Amino acid sequence: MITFDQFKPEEGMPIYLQIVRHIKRGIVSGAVASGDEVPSRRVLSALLGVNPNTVQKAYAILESEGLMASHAGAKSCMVVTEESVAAVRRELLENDALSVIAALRQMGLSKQEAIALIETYWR
Amino acid sequence: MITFDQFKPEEGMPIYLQIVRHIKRGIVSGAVASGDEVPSRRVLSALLGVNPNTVQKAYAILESEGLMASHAGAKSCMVVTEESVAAVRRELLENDALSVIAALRQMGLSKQEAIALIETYWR
DNA sequence: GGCACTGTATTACCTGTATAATACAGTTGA
DNA sequence: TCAACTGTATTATACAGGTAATACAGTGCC
Repeated sequence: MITFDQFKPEEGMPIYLQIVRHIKRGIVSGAVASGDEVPSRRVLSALLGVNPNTVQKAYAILESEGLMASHAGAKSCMVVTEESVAAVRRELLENDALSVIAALRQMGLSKQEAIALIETYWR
Repeated sequence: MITFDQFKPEEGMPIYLQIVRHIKRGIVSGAVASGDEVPSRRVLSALLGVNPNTVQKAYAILESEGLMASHAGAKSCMVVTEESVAAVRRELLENDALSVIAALRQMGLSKQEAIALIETYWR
């Protein structure tokens, strides 16, 4: 089941890419399984307070990557395989985690300090 | 001394904000000290391959936050105090590190897995 | 003084993001 | 059947980010 409770749009990144990322994180965490129905463009746009076209743009990307199946008139659903989970996981780790490791290092933190930071702020 | 060797512009974030962030990280790491001269708008824009106006936008932000001093005709220089270092450090940690901790958790990683990730990819 | 730099400002233009208002066709279920 | 959904597509508008080409005035140094 896909939820958008924790979806908090942030500045500096297009909303449609944030939607894509949010769903991909759900795939990695297992919250999103193959065959799961996704909220319709109109429903999700109303839920997030954005334009339907913005959601459509996000869904189009997911469909182009083979992670979603859409058919005119019917509800869209997720298409998730073991391979795609691994690929998405790798993609997110590289884009998110590794870039922040670089940031922490650029700020002068040592590996120990970075680990201590994780320990401190995890909860 | 400010260097831009490690500056790698990434997609999805305005260049002028990346310049601001890069310099702020330098402040936190100690690479940037008070009184340090910064590259002129034209020099840095040529170095990064961007428009001078883009650099100007970044410098204007830093100046508005009191981290840089500019006088028409003369070179601009950094203005760094103990208080501003602490403030910038707090800002960067909250904007960068903490948001990614949230991302890792949303991906289903445990604290131990996150730490293991740091260990693995640090070098 | 004069030249080469510096910061500052203006205007125009292109692209991408997002909104808005539709329209149309396919699916679903009562 | 048919109404209410669904996906899909189109057009127009507004705004922000970024580029481009200038222009002007202040500073520093020979």
